[in-house]
Amino acid sequence: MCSTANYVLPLRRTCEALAAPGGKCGEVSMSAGFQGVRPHGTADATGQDMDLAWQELMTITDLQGFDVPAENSYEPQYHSVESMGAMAGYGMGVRHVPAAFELSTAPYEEAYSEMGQACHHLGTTAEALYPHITHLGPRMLPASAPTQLACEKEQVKNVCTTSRATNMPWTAHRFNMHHSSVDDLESDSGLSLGSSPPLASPEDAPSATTLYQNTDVHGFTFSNRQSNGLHQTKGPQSHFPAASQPQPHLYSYPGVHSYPSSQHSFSNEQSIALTPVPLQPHYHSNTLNDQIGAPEVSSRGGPQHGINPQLSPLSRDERRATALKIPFSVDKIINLPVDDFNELLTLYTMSESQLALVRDIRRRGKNKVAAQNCRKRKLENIVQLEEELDQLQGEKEQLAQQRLEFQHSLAIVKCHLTDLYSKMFSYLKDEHGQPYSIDEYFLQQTPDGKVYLVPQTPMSGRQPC
DNA sequence: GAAATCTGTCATCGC
DNA sequence: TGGCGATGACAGATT
Repeated sequence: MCSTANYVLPLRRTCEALAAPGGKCGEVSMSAGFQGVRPHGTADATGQDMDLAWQELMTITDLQGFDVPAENSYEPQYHSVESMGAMAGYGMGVRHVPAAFELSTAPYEEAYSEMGQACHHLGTTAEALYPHITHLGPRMLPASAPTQLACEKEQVKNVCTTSRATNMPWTAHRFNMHHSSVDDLESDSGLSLGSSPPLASPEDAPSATTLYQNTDVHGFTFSNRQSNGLHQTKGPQSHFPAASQPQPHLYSYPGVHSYPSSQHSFSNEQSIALTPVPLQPHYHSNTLNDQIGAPEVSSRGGPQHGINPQLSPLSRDERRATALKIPFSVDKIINLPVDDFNELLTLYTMSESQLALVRDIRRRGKNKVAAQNCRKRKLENIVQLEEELDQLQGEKEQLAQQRLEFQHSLAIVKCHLTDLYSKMFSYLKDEHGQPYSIDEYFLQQTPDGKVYLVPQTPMSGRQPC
């Protein structure tokens, strides 16, 4: 410490007020022959005391190199997206509907037919449609995905002889519902106003246009809010009015006359048979009770809180798929790996509008999930950043407190230094036994460790009192 | 009725 | 080159 070159004792000017009261500026009478620099502690009796005081002084000045304790380095605890993504439920939790909703159906009874109710009871929501998406990526489908495809192939090969009424009631309902809900397709375009819908979209296809023109079927008008839970205990079949009971040609929608038939002989019966088998109970549940807890999602936009989930209509894409007689489920369209999806497409001969719709559904479905994930991540990031902000603010306050403490300690040390400095001067006497003025001299240490008493001169940078 | 929020969709970019 | 995920922007629905 004392080896510091040309160490000039500091604090003299800053702590003058704290200098030893005994210090008498200008009272040191220097002899004319004084050459200015002389080693201290010459023949003075107080030489040893001075050394001790100097050592003490130097020891204390070391304290000025305050070694501020290293703060706990802040290491942001970033969590990988993957870990976040692993969270279950990914924003698609099932909403529980108060039981009261089950009976609050009066407003809907007048507007919608029993058939529509049944159909919509059996409808799905986005969350009911894609719950597994929250846990499995498109490429992480369970083994059921190929199985589904194999099943699909099997279905193509073998005309399903399963009773539609018993095994596929929801399917029949859906097709029948579509008789009455084609207006949804129009009113619920889902396309941003002002934005051009994809030209390839079936919505623009002539056939689709024809479909959408039929908004009032069997004397009933449907909208997204249809149905109620009053008839949930009825069997699916019972929801069909006589005029809309499953007919041999379920695709014979009123107003639909130009549907292109496929080489797979998309007879209406077969189409129904090919419509997704109940691979996903939550989605294809045959019992309405199974769907009571299923949340509903409006065809576009926020949740329809306060509406009985059973009132949920089919999703827009489902309705479109139904309208264009897509022979497989929206689930498959969205969730199958691309290879399986393409293979699935090859199993059927579909019109351009059908293919366009299928690809639109797939794109929208995937993008919907991606958007949900994106928003989830965004919210999690916000929460994480807020936590980091709180932590940093806490650290800032802690550092500010430490700063105050160090400043206080530094002031104490400075005062101590000033006292010692003055004390050292009090030991220095000239040849006449007079003390040197602290304002006319200062102590300076050379690299060799010697301390000299240097007179104040303008060149020395020291200013007299 | 306005504002906030939620959610689906589109456009775009990068891989 | 097409598919796909991510994301900003927009708009409708809902609160």
